[in-house]
Amino acid sequence: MGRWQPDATGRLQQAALELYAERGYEQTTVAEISERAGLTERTFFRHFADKREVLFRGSEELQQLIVDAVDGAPASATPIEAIAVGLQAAGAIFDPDRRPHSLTRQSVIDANPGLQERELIKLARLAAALADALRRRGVQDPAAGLTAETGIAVFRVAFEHWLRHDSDQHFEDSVREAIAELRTVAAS
Amino acid sequence: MGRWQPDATGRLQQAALELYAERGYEQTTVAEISERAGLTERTFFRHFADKREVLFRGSEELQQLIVDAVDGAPASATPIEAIAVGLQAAGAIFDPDRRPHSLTRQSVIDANPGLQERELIKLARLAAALADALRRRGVQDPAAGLTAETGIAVFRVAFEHWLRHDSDQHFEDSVREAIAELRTVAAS
DNA sequence: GCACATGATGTCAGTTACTGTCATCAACTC
DNA sequence: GAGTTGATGACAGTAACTGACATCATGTGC
Repeated sequence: MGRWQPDATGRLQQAALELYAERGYEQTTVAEISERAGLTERTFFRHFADKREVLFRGSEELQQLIVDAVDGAPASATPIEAIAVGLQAAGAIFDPDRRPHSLTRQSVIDANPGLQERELIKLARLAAALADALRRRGVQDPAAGLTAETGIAVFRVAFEHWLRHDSDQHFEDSVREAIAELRTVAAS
Repeated sequence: MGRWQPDATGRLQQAALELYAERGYEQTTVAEISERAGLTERTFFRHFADKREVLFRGSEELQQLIVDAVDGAPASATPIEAIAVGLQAAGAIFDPDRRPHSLTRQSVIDANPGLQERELIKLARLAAALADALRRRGVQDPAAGLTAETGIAVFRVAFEHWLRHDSDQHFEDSVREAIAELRTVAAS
Protein backbone atom coordinates (compact mmCIF):
# COMPACT_ATOMS: atom_id res chain seq x y z
CA MET A 1 0.00 0.00 0.00
CA GLY A 2 2.14 2.82 -1.29
CA ARG A 3 1.35 6.50 -1.36
CA TRP A 4 -0.38 7.84 -4.43
CA GLN A 5 -3.79 6.29 -3.90
CA PRO A 6 -5.99 8.10 -6.41
CA ASP A 7 -8.14 11.14 -5.64
CA ALA A 8 -6.70 12.25 -2.32
CA THR A 9 -8.90 15.36 -2.32
CA GLY A 10 -12.07 13.34 -2.78
CA ARG A 11 -11.10 10.85 -0.09
CA LEU A 12 -10.49 13.69 2.35
CA GLN A 13 -13.84 15.26 1.49
CA GLN A 14 -15.72 12.02 2.01
CA ALA A 15 -13.91 11.18 5.25
CA ALA A 16 -14.56 14.68 6.59
CA LEU A 17 -18.26 14.65 5.75
CA GLU A 18 -18.70 11.22 7.32
CA LEU A 19 -16.96 12.20 10.53
CA TYR A 20 -18.64 15.61 10.77
CA ALA A 21 -22.01 13.90 10.38
CA GLU A 22 -21.22 11.08 12.80
CA ARG A 23 -19.74 12.95 15.71
CA GLY A 24 -20.05 16.63 14.87
CA TYR A 25 -17.72 19.16 13.30
CA GLU A 26 -15.99 20.36 16.47
CA GLN A 27 -15.58 16.85 17.85
CA THR A 28 -13.69 15.82 14.73
CA THR A 29 -9.96 16.50 14.44
CA VAL A 30 -8.11 16.99 11.20
CA ALA A 31 -5.84 14.12 12.24
CA GLU A 32 -8.86 11.80 12.34
CA ILE A 33 -10.06 12.89 8.91
CA SER A 34 -6.61 12.41 7.44
CA GLU A 35 -6.20 9.01 9.03
CA ARG A 36 -9.52 7.80 7.63
CA ALA A 37 -8.42 9.00 4.21
CA GLY A 38 -5.07 7.23 4.58
CA LEU A 39 -3.11 10.46 4.63
CA THR A 40 -1.41 12.71 7.15
CA GLU A 41 -2.61 15.93 8.74
CA ARG A 42 -0.03 17.92 6.83
CA THR A 43 -1.39 16.64 3.54
CA PHE A 44 -4.92 17.66 4.50
CA PHE A 45 -3.74 21.27 4.71
CA ARG A 46 -2.09 20.99 1.32
CA HIS A 47 -5.48 20.16 -0.19
CA PHE A 48 -7.66 22.50 1.91
CA ALA A 49 -6.84 25.88 3.40
CA ASP A 50 -8.58 25.03 6.65
CA LYS A 51 -10.86 22.55 8.39
CA ARG A 52 -14.01 24.26 7.06
CA GLU A 53 -13.00 24.49 3.44
CA VAL A 54 -13.23 20.73 2.96
CA LEU A 55 -17.01 21.14 2.86
CA PHE A 56 -16.97 23.96 0.31
CA ARG A 57 -14.73 22.73 -2.46
CA GLY A 58 -16.80 22.99 -5.57
CA SER A 59 -18.38 26.32 -4.79
CA GLU A 60 -16.01 27.90 -7.29
CA GLU A 61 -17.25 25.55 -10.02
CA LEU A 62 -20.84 26.25 -9.03
CA GLN A 63 -20.19 29.97 -9.31
CA GLN A 64 -18.51 29.58 -12.69
CA LEU A 65 -21.38 27.45 -13.95
CA ILE A 66 -23.95 30.05 -12.92
CA VAL A 67 -21.98 33.05 -14.17
CA ASP A 68 -21.33 31.40 -17.54
CA ALA A 69 -25.04 30.75 -17.91
CA VAL A 70 -25.85 34.37 -17.10
CA ASP A 71 -23.30 35.48 -19.68
CA GLY A 72 -24.96 33.17 -22.19
CA ALA A 73 -28.53 34.30 -21.53
CA PRO A 74 -30.23 35.96 -24.51
CA ALA A 75 -29.62 39.68 -24.78
CA SER A 76 -33.36 40.20 -24.68
CA ALA A 77 -33.62 38.75 -21.17
CA THR A 78 -34.26 41.20 -18.34
CA PRO A 79 -31.74 41.21 -15.47
CA ILE A 80 -33.82 38.97 -13.22
CA GLU A 81 -34.52 36.63 -16.14
CA ALA A 82 -30.79 36.38 -16.82
CA ILE A 83 -30.19 35.54 -13.17
CA ALA A 84 -32.91 32.89 -13.38
CA VAL A 85 -31.18 31.31 -16.37
CA GLY A 86 -27.94 31.26 -14.40
CA LEU A 87 -29.45 29.68 -11.31
CA GLN A 88 -31.19 27.01 -13.34
CA ALA A 89 -27.84 25.98 -14.77
CA ALA A 90 -26.92 24.90 -11.23
CA GLY A 91 -29.26 21.97 -11.79
CA ALA A 92 -26.29 20.30 -13.47
CA ILE A 93 -24.69 20.08 -10.02
CA PHE A 94 -27.79 19.71 -7.87
CA ASP A 95 -29.18 16.67 -9.55
CA PRO A 96 -31.59 14.38 -7.69
CA ASP A 97 -28.97 11.66 -7.28
CA ARG A 98 -26.85 13.93 -5.15
CA ARG A 99 -29.67 15.07 -2.93
CA PRO A 100 -28.78 12.67 -0.05
CA HIS A 101 -25.24 13.98 -0.06
CA SER A 102 -26.49 17.57 -0.09
CA LEU A 103 -28.85 16.82 2.79
CA THR A 104 -26.09 15.41 4.96
CA ARG A 105 -23.77 18.28 4.12
CA GLN A 106 -26.41 20.90 4.87
CA SER A 107 -27.34 19.34 8.20
CA VAL A 108 -23.67 19.49 9.21
CA ILE A 109 -23.46 23.16 8.22
CA ASP A 110 -26.72 24.03 9.95
CA ALA A 111 -25.37 22.58 13.19
CA ASN A 112 -22.27 24.78 13.34
CA PRO A 113 -22.02 28.60 13.29
CA GLY A 114 -18.48 28.56 11.98
CA LEU A 115 -19.55 26.59 8.95
CA GLN A 116 -22.50 28.93 8.44
CA GLU A 117 -20.07 31.83 8.33
CA ARG A 118 -18.14 30.12 5.58
CA GLU A 119 -21.33 29.43 3.67
CA LEU A 120 -22.36 33.07 3.94
CA ILE A 121 -19.10 34.37 2.49
CA LYS A 122 -19.36 31.93 -0.39
CA LEU A 123 -22.83 33.25 -1.15
CA ALA A 124 -21.57 36.83 -0.85
CA ARG A 125 -18.87 36.05 -3.41
CA LEU A 126 -21.48 34.51 -5.68
CA ALA A 127 -23.56 37.68 -5.32
CA ALA A 128 -20.56 39.82 -6.29
CA ALA A 129 -19.89 37.62 -9.32
CA LEU A 130 -23.53 37.83 -10.38
CA ALA A 131 -23.47 41.62 -10.08
CA ASP A 132 -20.40 41.71 -12.31
CA ALA A 133 -22.13 39.48 -14.85
CA LEU A 134 -25.12 41.81 -14.91
CA ARG A 135 -22.85 44.83 -15.41
CA ARG A 136 -21.31 43.04 -18.39
CA ARG A 137 -24.85 42.85 -19.76
CA GLY A 138 -25.12 46.63 -19.44
CA VAL A 139 -27.14 46.70 -16.25
CA GLN A 140 -26.35 49.85 -14.29
CA ASP A 141 -25.76 50.22 -10.59
CA PRO A 142 -27.38 50.02 -8.16
CA ALA A 143 -29.76 47.76 -10.07
CA ALA A 144 -26.97 45.26 -10.79
CA GLY A 145 -26.09 44.82 -7.13
CA LEU A 146 -29.67 44.74 -5.91
CA THR A 147 -30.73 42.24 -8.56
CA ALA A 148 -27.76 40.04 -7.74
CA GLU A 149 -28.63 40.02 -4.04
CA THR A 150 -32.20 39.23 -4.91
CA GLY A 151 -30.87 36.38 -7.00
CA ILE A 152 -29.08 34.99 -3.96
CA ALA A 153 -32.32 35.14 -1.99
CA VAL A 154 -34.01 33.21 -4.79
CA PHE A 155 -31.17 30.69 -4.82
CA ARG A 156 -31.54 30.06 -1.11
CA VAL A 157 -35.28 29.63 -1.30
CA ALA A 158 -34.97 27.30 -4.28
CA PHE A 159 -32.18 25.24 -2.74
CA GLU A 160 -33.99 24.78 0.54
CA HIS A 161 -37.16 23.77 -1.27
CA TRP A 162 -35.25 21.31 -3.41
CA LEU A 163 -33.61 19.85 -0.30
CA ARG A 164 -36.78 19.51 1.74
CA HIS A 165 -39.09 18.33 -0.97
CA ASP A 166 -39.26 14.54 -0.80
CA SER A 167 -39.95 13.89 -4.43
CA ASP A 168 -37.04 14.08 -6.80
CA GLN A 169 -38.02 17.39 -8.26
CA HIS A 170 -35.39 18.96 -10.47
CA PHE A 171 -33.56 21.99 -9.17
CA GLU A 172 -34.60 23.97 -12.23
CA ASP A 173 -38.24 23.65 -11.19
CA SER A 174 -37.44 24.89 -7.70
CA VAL A 175 -35.79 27.95 -9.20
CA ARG A 176 -38.83 28.56 -11.41
CA GLU A 177 -41.14 28.40 -8.40
CA ALA A 178 -38.96 30.72 -6.33
CA ILE A 179 -38.84 33.26 -9.11
CA ALA A 180 -42.63 33.13 -9.40
CA GLU A 181 -42.87 33.68 -5.66
CA LEU A 182 -40.56 36.65 -5.92
CA ARG A 183 -42.69 38.21 -8.65
CA THR A 184 -45.78 37.81 -6.49
CA VAL A 185 -44.10 39.45 -3.52
CA ALA A 186 -42.62 42.24 -5.59
CA ALA A 187 -45.95 43.01 -7.19
CA SER A 188 -47.77 43.33 -3.88
CA MET B 1 -1.57 49.21 40.26
CA GLY B 2 -3.84 46.43 41.40
CA ARG B 3 -6.23 44.41 39.32
CA TRP B 4 -9.73 45.76 38.88
CA GLN B 5 -8.95 48.68 36.61
CA PRO B 6 -12.35 49.81 35.37
CA ASP B 7 -13.94 48.71 32.07
CA ALA B 8 -11.79 45.73 31.16
CA THR B 9 -14.02 44.95 28.16
CA GLY B 10 -13.64 48.45 26.75
CA ARG B 11 -9.88 48.46 27.26
CA LEU B 12 -9.58 45.15 25.42
CA GLN B 13 -11.73 46.45 22.56
CA GLN B 14 -9.66 49.61 22.19
CA ALA B 15 -6.34 47.77 22.42
CA ALA B 16 -7.50 45.23 19.84
CA LEU B 17 -8.72 47.83 17.36
CA GLU B 18 -5.48 49.80 17.68
CA LEU B 19 -3.29 46.77 17.13
CA TYR B 20 -5.41 45.35 14.31
CA ALA B 21 -5.20 48.72 12.57
CA GLU B 22 -1.49 49.19 13.21
CA ARG B 23 -0.11 45.83 12.21
CA GLY B 24 -3.03 43.83 10.84
CA TYR B 25 -5.43 41.32 12.36
CA GLU B 26 -3.41 38.19 11.72
CA GLN B 27 -0.16 39.77 12.85
CA THR B 28 -1.69 40.60 16.21
CA THR B 29 -1.76 37.98 18.98
CA VAL B 30 -4.30 37.84 21.74
CA ALA B 31 -1.41 38.00 24.19
CA GLU B 32 -0.39 41.38 22.76
CA ILE B 33 -3.91 42.75 22.99
CA SER B 34 -4.25 41.60 26.56
CA GLU B 35 -0.88 43.02 27.54
CA ARG B 36 -1.75 46.44 26.11
CA ALA B 37 -5.00 46.33 28.09
CA GLY B 38 -3.10 45.36 31.24
CA LEU B 39 -4.72 41.93 31.41
CA THR B 40 -3.85 38.34 30.62
CA GLU B 41 -4.72 36.24 27.60
CA ARG B 42 -7.03 34.08 29.70
CA THR B 43 -9.05 37.12 30.72
CA PHE B 44 -9.45 38.17 27.09
CA PHE B 45 -11.28 34.92 26.42
CA ARG B 46 -13.50 35.50 29.43
CA HIS B 47 -14.72 38.72 27.84
CA PHE B 48 -14.83 37.60 24.21
CA ALA B 49 -15.58 34.19 22.74
CA ASP B 50 -12.79 34.51 20.20
CA LYS B 51 -10.28 36.88 18.64
CA ARG B 52 -12.83 38.15 16.11
CA GLU B 53 -15.64 38.87 18.49
CA VAL B 54 -13.78 41.77 20.11
CA LEU B 55 -14.69 43.82 17.02
CA PHE B 56 -18.37 42.91 17.09
CA ARG B 57 -19.47 43.52 20.67
CA GLY B 58 -22.37 45.90 20.41
CA SER B 59 -24.00 44.25 17.43
CA GLU B 60 -26.58 42.77 19.81
CA GLU B 61 -27.47 46.24 21.09
CA LEU B 62 -27.65 47.54 17.53
CA GLN B 63 -30.01 44.71 16.64
CA GLN B 64 -32.17 45.34 19.69
CA LEU B 65 -32.31 49.06 18.92
CA ILE B 66 -33.46 48.43 15.36
CA VAL B 67 -35.94 45.70 16.24
CA ASP B 68 -37.50 47.81 19.00
CA ALA B 69 -37.95 50.66 16.55
CA VAL B 70 -39.62 48.35 14.04
CA ASP B 71 -41.93 47.10 16.78
CA GLY B 72 -42.74 50.71 17.63
CA ALA B 73 -43.45 51.83 14.08
CA PRO B 74 -47.03 52.95 13.46
CA ALA B 75 -49.42 50.17 12.52
CA SER B 76 -50.22 52.04 9.34
CA ALA B 77 -46.63 51.73 8.09
CA THR B 78 -45.98 49.30 5.25
CA PRO B 79 -43.36 46.59 5.85
CA ILE B 80 -40.57 48.46 4.11
CA GLU B 81 -41.54 51.65 5.90
CA ALA B 82 -41.37 49.87 9.23
CA ILE B 83 -37.91 48.59 8.33
CA ALA B 84 -36.89 52.13 7.41
CA VAL B 85 -38.02 53.36 10.82
CA GLY B 86 -35.95 50.63 12.44
CA LEU B 87 -32.80 51.35 10.46
CA GLN B 88 -33.04 55.07 11.15
CA ALA B 89 -33.03 54.32 14.86
CA ALA B 90 -29.49 53.05 14.37
CA GLY B 91 -28.52 56.69 14.02
CA ALA B 92 -28.35 56.70 17.81
CA ILE B 93 -25.30 54.48 17.54
CA PHE B 94 -23.85 55.71 14.27
CA ASP B 95 -23.55 59.32 15.24
CA PRO B 96 -21.07 61.59 13.44
CA ASP B 97 -18.71 61.67 16.41
CA ARG B 98 -18.13 57.95 16.09
CA ARG B 99 -17.47 58.03 12.38
CA PRO B 100 -13.65 57.94 12.72
CA HIS B 101 -13.91 54.89 14.95
CA SER B 102 -16.29 53.21 12.50
CA LEU B 103 -13.94 53.99 9.61
CA THR B 104 -10.97 52.37 11.33
CA ARG B 105 -13.01 49.36 12.33
CA GLN B 106 -14.40 48.87 8.84
CA SER B 107 -10.99 49.13 7.20
CA VAL B 108 -9.76 46.38 9.51
CA ILE B 109 -12.70 44.17 8.63
CA ASP B 110 -12.38 44.84 4.91
CA ALA B 111 -8.76 43.69 5.05
CA ASN B 112 -9.53 40.23 6.47
CA PRO B 113 -11.82 37.51 5.12
CA GLY B 114 -12.29 35.93 8.51
CA LEU B 115 -13.62 39.16 9.92
CA GLN B 116 -15.87 39.55 6.91
CA GLU B 117 -17.34 36.15 7.65
CA ARG B 118 -18.17 37.27 11.17
CA GLU B 119 -19.72 40.48 9.85
CA LEU B 120 -21.86 38.50 7.43
CA ILE B 121 -23.29 36.23 10.11
CA LYS B 122 -24.11 39.24 12.28
CA LEU B 123 -26.02 40.74 9.38
CA ALA B 124 -27.75 37.43 8.76
CA ARG B 125 -28.88 37.36 12.39
CA LEU B 126 -30.13 40.92 12.04
CA ALA B 127 -32.06 39.88 8.95
CA ALA B 128 -33.65 37.00 10.85
CA ALA B 129 -34.62 39.34 13.71
CA LEU B 130 -36.11 41.83 11.27
CA ALA B 131 -38.15 39.10 9.62
CA ASP B 132 -39.50 38.08 13.02
CA ALA B 133 -40.40 41.68 13.79
CA LEU B 134 -42.31 41.94 10.52
CA ARG B 135 -44.18 38.73 11.29
CA ARG B 136 -45.20 40.22 14.62
CA ARG B 137 -46.68 43.06 12.59
CA GLY B 138 -48.76 40.53 10.67
CA VAL B 139 -46.61 40.39 7.56
CA GLN B 140 -46.87 36.95 5.97
CA ASP B 141 -44.10 34.83 4.54
CA PRO B 142 -42.32 34.94 2.20
CA ALA B 143 -42.80 38.72 2.19
CA ALA B 144 -41.44 39.02 5.72
CA GLY B 145 -38.18 37.29 4.86
CA LEU B 146 -37.72 39.01 1.55
CA THR B 147 -38.44 42.46 2.97
CA ALA B 148 -36.03 41.81 5.82
CA GLU B 149 -33.25 40.85 3.41
CA THR B 150 -34.00 43.91 1.36
CA GLY B 151 -33.70 45.90 4.56
CA ILE B 152 -30.21 44.51 5.10
CA ALA B 153 -29.25 45.57 1.58
CA VAL B 154 -30.55 49.05 2.38
CA PHE B 155 -28.61 49.06 5.65
CA ARG B 156 -25.36 48.20 3.89
CA VAL B 157 -25.82 50.84 1.23
CA ALA B 158 -26.71 53.45 3.84
CA PHE B 159 -23.84 52.52 6.14
CA GLU B 160 -21.27 52.60 3.38
CA HIS B 161 -22.55 55.95 2.16
CA TRP B 162 -22.45 57.34 5.70
CA LEU B 163 -18.88 56.08 6.11
CA ARG B 164 -17.56 57.39 2.81
CA HIS B 165 -19.31 60.71 2.79
CA ASP B 166 -16.92 63.30 4.16
CA SER B 167 -19.47 65.67 5.58
CA ASP B 168 -20.99 64.71 8.89
CA GLN B 169 -24.29 63.66 7.43
CA HIS B 170 -26.58 61.92 9.86
CA PHE B 171 -27.11 58.20 9.41
CA GLU B 172 -30.87 58.74 9.24
CA ASP B 173 -30.41 60.75 6.03
CA SER B 174 -28.28 58.00 4.51
CA VAL B 175 -31.07 55.53 5.25
CA ARG B 176 -33.62 57.85 3.66
CA GLU B 177 -31.52 58.13 0.52
CA ALA B 178 -30.96 54.39 0.29
CA ILE B 179 -34.68 53.73 0.63
CA ALA B 180 -35.39 56.22 -2.13
CA GLU B 181 -32.82 54.47 -4.30
CA LEU B 182 -34.48 51.15 -3.62
CA ARG B 183 -37.87 52.49 -4.64
CA THR B 184 -36.41 53.77 -7.89
CA VAL B 185 -34.82 50.41 -8.65
CA ALA B 186 -37.91 48.47 -7.69
CA ALA B 187 -40.13 50.64 -9.85
CA SER B 188 -37.99 50.19 -12.95
C1' DG C 1 -13.32 46.54 62.39
C1' DC C 2 -13.55 41.59 60.92
C1' DA C 3 -15.06 37.11 58.94
C1' DC C 4 -17.16 35.72 54.87
C1' DA C 5 -19.24 35.33 50.28
C1' DT C 6 -18.86 36.71 45.52
C1' DG C 7 -16.98 37.70 41.31
C1' DA C 8 -13.12 38.99 38.40
C1' DT C 9 -8.55 37.93 37.46
C1' DG C 10 -4.03 35.21 37.36
C1' DT C 11 -1.51 30.88 36.63
C1' DC C 12 -0.64 26.78 34.39
C1' DA C 13 -1.20 22.77 31.72
C1' DG C 14 -3.19 20.92 27.77
C1' DT C 15 -5.44 20.30 23.03
C1' DT C 16 -5.71 21.39 18.32
C1' DA C 17 -5.64 24.20 14.09
C1' DC C 18 -2.34 25.65 11.06
C1' DT C 19 2.60 26.66 9.01
C1' DG C 20 7.56 26.15 7.58
C1' DT C 21 11.17 23.11 6.29
C1' DC C 22 13.34 19.32 4.65
C1' DA C 23 13.41 14.41 3.43
C1' DT C 24 11.31 10.77 0.71
C1' DC C 25 9.09 8.40 -2.83
C1' DA C 26 6.24 7.54 -7.18
C1' DA C 27 5.66 8.65 -11.90
C1' DC C 28 7.24 10.74 -15.97
C1' DT C 29 10.99 12.25 -19.45
C1' DC C 30 14.66 11.72 -22.27
C1' DG D 1 18.37 4.11 -16.25
C1' DA D 2 19.56 8.82 -14.50
C1' DG D 3 17.36 13.02 -13.65
C1' DT D 4 13.22 15.87 -12.93
C1' DT D 5 8.84 16.90 -11.09
C1' DG D 6 5.20 16.76 -7.95
C1' DA D 7 2.84 14.74 -4.07
C1' DT D 8 3.48 13.08 0.42
C1' DG D 9 5.70 12.17 5.13
C1' DA D 10 8.10 13.65 9.24
C1' DC D 11 8.98 16.95 12.55
C1' DA D 12 9.21 21.19 14.96
C1' DG D 13 6.95 25.30 16.08
C1' DT D 14 3.31 29.10 16.82
C1' DA D 15 -0.94 30.67 18.48
C1' DA D 16 -5.97 30.20 19.38
C1' DC D 17 -8.77 28.41 22.76
C1' DT D 18 -10.20 25.54 27.16
C1' DG D 19 -10.34 23.54 31.87
C1' DA D 20 -9.01 23.61 36.62
C1' DC D 21 -7.56 25.82 40.49
C1' DA D 22 -5.48 29.65 43.11
C1' DT D 23 -5.68 34.49 44.33
C1' DC D 24 -7.26 38.93 45.17
C1' DA D 25 -10.59 43.05 45.34
C1' DT D 26 -15.06 44.33 46.69
C1' DG D 27 -19.28 44.26 49.28
C1' DT D 28 -22.12 42.43 53.26
C1' DG D 29 -23.45 41.15 57.69
C1' DC D 30 -22.21 41.36 62.27
